[in-house]
Amino acid sequence: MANACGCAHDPATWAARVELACLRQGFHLTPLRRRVLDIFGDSAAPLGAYAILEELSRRESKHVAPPTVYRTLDFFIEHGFVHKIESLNAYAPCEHLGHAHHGMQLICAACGRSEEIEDPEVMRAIAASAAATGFTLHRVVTEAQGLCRRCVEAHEA
Amino acid sequence: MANACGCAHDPATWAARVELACLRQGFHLTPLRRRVLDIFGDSAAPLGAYAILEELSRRESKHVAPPTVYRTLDFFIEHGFVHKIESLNAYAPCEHLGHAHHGMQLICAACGRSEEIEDPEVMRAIAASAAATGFTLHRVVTEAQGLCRRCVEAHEA
DNA sequence: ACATTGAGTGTTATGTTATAACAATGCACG
DNA sequence: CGTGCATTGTTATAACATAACACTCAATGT
Repeated sequence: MANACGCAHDPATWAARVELACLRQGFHLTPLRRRVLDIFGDSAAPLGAYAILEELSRRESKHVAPPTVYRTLDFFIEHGFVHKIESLNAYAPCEHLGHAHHGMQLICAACGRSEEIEDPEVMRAIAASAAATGFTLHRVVTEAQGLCRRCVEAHEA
Repeated sequence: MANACGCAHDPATWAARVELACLRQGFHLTPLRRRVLDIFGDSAAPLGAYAILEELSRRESKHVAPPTVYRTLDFFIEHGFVHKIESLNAYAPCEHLGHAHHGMQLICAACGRSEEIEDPEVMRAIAASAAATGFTLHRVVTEAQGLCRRCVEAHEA
């Protein structure tokens, strides 16, 4: 499977690719982090921190506290493996591993899934706008709510 | 004062302009809502719901509970007078009253202020990207963190 | 005038998301 | 073989948001 920017996006192999990236870059993928990785890998939609917490507790049959989850999320976010979706207070696997990029999240109101697309045009337009007012960009968040193709088609059918 | 899109943006008159818009459109600008309006008018930066709550409690010398604030915010947001800034969990006056627009928030990490700019190019690029993947847009959130011109210049000086 | 209605607000309680602060573990390296 | 540092555990609490229900009051129709 390939998307518009030519990079493979396959949820089934996402976790493995993150693992590989950690190996190559010397990041410490501990057992805890690997379990969280698997939880993301198993989920179709973005996950809230407390959903991860519950799933983690369930899989380990022992209580896990919030800071454990948030620290793990910090790790993944810091290295670009996971994005926070601000408008959902949820977290989603980065679908463009390896690009150090600006992705836009398309969040389907029907199925709850989010899709990350990268579009240099969008980034360019945003950068131009910011530059025009003298604003120096550090981080850009672009999120859209709507309906994904599948849900639109299902609805029409 | 005018910005790129030619519409006046003047914090000092913002509250008055909202009041006028309410009058003309038949929205009920109650005393509570007017007080919240004034609080926004007096603030340079986006406000958290609980900051509004405290300020409201202070000005009225009586306790105000969260639902009161959130309901008031709902009113303003619904009518496009205030925007929620998702990445801050905060609320800011709409700087483009009257446009039924897509605004992008530029949030300064130094001074905390946010500036709302409208750029058809950004919206066009986002719409094109979404359309290319078959995604139907309902709502778009674009927020950027960085440094505003003033803070950059102050830092350089 | 009076009942009805509905918007707005008050009040209490609780749900949800996130972090601070410090203790314990365990591995890596000199 | 102990010292340091990253990681994880634990407890407590902060910060953000909503559910559910009660009360007030102005507008409306008869």
